[in-house]
Amino acid sequence: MTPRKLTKRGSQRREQILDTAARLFAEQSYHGTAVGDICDELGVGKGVFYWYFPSKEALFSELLQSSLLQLRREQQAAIEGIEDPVDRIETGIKTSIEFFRSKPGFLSLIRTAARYDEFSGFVEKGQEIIAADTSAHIKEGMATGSIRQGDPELMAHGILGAIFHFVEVYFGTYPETSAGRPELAEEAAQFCLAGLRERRAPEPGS
Amino acid sequence: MTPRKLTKRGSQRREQILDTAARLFAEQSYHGTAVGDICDELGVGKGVFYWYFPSKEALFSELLQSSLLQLRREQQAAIEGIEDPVDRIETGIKTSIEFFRSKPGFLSLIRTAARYDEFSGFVEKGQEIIAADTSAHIKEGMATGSIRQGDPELMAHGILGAIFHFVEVYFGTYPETSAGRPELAEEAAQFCLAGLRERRAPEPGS
Amino acid sequence: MTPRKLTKRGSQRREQILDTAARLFAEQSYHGTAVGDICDELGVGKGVFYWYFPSKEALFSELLQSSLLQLRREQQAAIEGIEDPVDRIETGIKTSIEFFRSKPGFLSLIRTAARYDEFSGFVEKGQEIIAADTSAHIKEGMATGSIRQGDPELMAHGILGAIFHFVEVYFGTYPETSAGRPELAEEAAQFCLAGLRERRAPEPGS
Amino acid sequence: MTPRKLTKRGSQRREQILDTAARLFAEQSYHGTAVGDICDELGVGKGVFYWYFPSKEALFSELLQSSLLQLRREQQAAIEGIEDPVDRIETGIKTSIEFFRSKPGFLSLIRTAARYDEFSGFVEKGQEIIAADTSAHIKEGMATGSIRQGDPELMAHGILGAIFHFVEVYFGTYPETSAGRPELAEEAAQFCLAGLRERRAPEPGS
DNA sequence: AATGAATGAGTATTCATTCAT
DNA sequence: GATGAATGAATACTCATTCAT
Repeated sequence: MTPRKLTKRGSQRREQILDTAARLFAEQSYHGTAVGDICDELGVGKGVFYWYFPSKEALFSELLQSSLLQLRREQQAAIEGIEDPVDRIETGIKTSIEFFRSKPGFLSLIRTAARYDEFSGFVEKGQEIIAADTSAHIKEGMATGSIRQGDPELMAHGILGAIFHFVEVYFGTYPETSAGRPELAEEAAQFCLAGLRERRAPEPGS
Repeated sequence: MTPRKLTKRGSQRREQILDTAARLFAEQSYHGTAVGDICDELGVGKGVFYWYFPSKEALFSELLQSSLLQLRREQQAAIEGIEDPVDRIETGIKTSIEFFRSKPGFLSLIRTAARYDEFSGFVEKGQEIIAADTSAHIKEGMATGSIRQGDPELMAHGILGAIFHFVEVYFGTYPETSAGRPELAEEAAQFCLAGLRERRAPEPGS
Repeated sequence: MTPRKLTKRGSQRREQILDTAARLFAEQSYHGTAVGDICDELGVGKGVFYWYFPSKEALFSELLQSSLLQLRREQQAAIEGIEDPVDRIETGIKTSIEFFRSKPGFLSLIRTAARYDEFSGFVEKGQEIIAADTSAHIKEGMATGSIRQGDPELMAHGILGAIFHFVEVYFGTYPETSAGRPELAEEAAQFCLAGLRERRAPEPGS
Repeated sequence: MTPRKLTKRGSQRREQILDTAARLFAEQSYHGTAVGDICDELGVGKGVFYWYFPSKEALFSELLQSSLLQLRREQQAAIEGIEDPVDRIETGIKTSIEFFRSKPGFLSLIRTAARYDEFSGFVEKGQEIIAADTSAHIKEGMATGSIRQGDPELMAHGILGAIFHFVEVYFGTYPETSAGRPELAEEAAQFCLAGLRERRAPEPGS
């Protein structure tokens, strides 16, 4: 993938480019960010970019895939050892929310990617994978009776959609806003697990 | 805003442009669609476009706002006269799903718009409005005890996020796919209203 | 091929571009001539070029193919009605020489094209065609005994090679030089037809 | 010219670069071959190239001139000791053909060079020299009556043009094709010496 | 001798917009 | 109302060359 051998200085440069690009893409979208912008920001010539990445597209793709991977990893680390499937789902939801809170720009990256044919496949696949993880927990919960019957995949996608939207609305694109709403993780989990409706109180006469 | 007075023929042209643009934006995204593409599709010169619209941006904006407006109108028409707030929410959800099923491209339009600074404000505002509608029903439900306590706006956004995502996943970008999953509206409503957890069955012995 | 409808003014512009490009390509080679150079020369913006041609490559290709076609046409017009195959060959040779004399730059165009993979196919095909014309005459001459036995195609290519080289050496790349050597057509024909060797006079004593 | 003193290992490196460059130039033309390509092929950094050659242009120029020189040397070695001028010419032609057969890429190199202003002078000069050699033989032949009267230089250039073209057509750019046409040298010599026309049969009555 | 890193001018092409007719 | 023509700034990417280590 990246056959070039890099010195320590080179690896640092590469990281710098990735970081800067991530920030600019988040702020200005993919097409709104020129390769020249990234280089200007770093105060280097344009050739530098192409020394480390074969194309703008490849850079974006790398950024995107590593983000999706990282999200999944954090989820898996967080739920490790939890037995109850409902608890696993809850923890997964909370982890995702905190993940996006701590990495402003990742959501933006994903949303941006979803808009371009070149990248939407990656996003869909990434979401599919995360949904599949959740879906497995849901199935388990159905089997043990702690989760109501239904299509597990659909439910998993419902959670995914709700979470992404929560994050977008309450954290916004820019860092500052994510500070507010400290309880979001808890509330999001509630919404997904309990839905809207009040639980029927155990009807006395029955 | 639209200062030009148009003849009947002129209005038709205007509609043609809007329709064609909507289709192309949905298929190829905003930046992927050149003004020239729209004109080529209609077999007219570029001057025509600028006769009816001051800019590409203005056209897109008009398209976007009218879509959001239309969605809201259909929702309102559908829930008119329904008394129970939970029923209103359910009907609203189902209407949205069917709306996007019947207008492939609208979701894409909205998602695209959300990516561009120029338009994201409109989208956010539009979503705020729809969420506010839902939120009002939720509040009512909380008051009557049919909906559990919580932040009504957050719940409304959860619904919005889930719906958009369902539509995206199950209807996709292209028309053909929306035929499948005929029960989506019902399932989506279930997810939003009931959440994941099994309702505690009235415990027999108690 | 060129689906665009052009006004009279447009056609003139198109010709201007073709002419200017032909000249610049001849003077500076293909890669040495930037699209911007052509536009600057005409005092127009770069967009103009792309209004009339889809790419630099397409323009060059058109130039090349029309040149080869024109050469062949002039040859055919010149030999029309000539009965003796050797006379036809001789006339063809002379016509070619005068063709290149009157169109400085055409040879350069062809030579340039031959160096680029994108175009060399066209050149080879064009040469094949012209060689095939000549080859037909040669075969006829062999049949009637006026031309010595041998591979007609090889002979035809020998003629082609000699002519191109003569033109290159004696007319050069720039117009001025083609004035000298007014007898070139005659001498070239001699070389091709008679070869080097003196016809052995029937040796008296034998 | 090559001021740097080289160790044995250094000279080998230099040769490696020359060989690789020659191959790549032949395969991809001058502008199509980047300095980086040459270095990549050898698995060395770009600094190496500039350690041995002051510029890409200088390398190409050296390659070109040594090719032309080598061709001339082989010709001279081959004709050494041959008395009859016509025989010398014939041998020269055959030697050239076999030279290009055995060194695929040399023709390509020369043709490429002819297209660039920077190098065309060298090519012309080289051709001039080879033509002058031939021309001397022709003059001698005219004096002894074995070659018909005419402009010796023009005749020499005719031979040169025919040979180059034969080689190009029958050997092509890539090695494999040069195997075919084993008789090319013989046929080419025939064409140049005898031309097309049938020799007048010794007229009986004279 | 050699390497990886950096430079920056140069190239083809696109596209929203304007304008004369 | 409509057309073809024109504009020109912007973009991704290339590559010969230089340089610090």
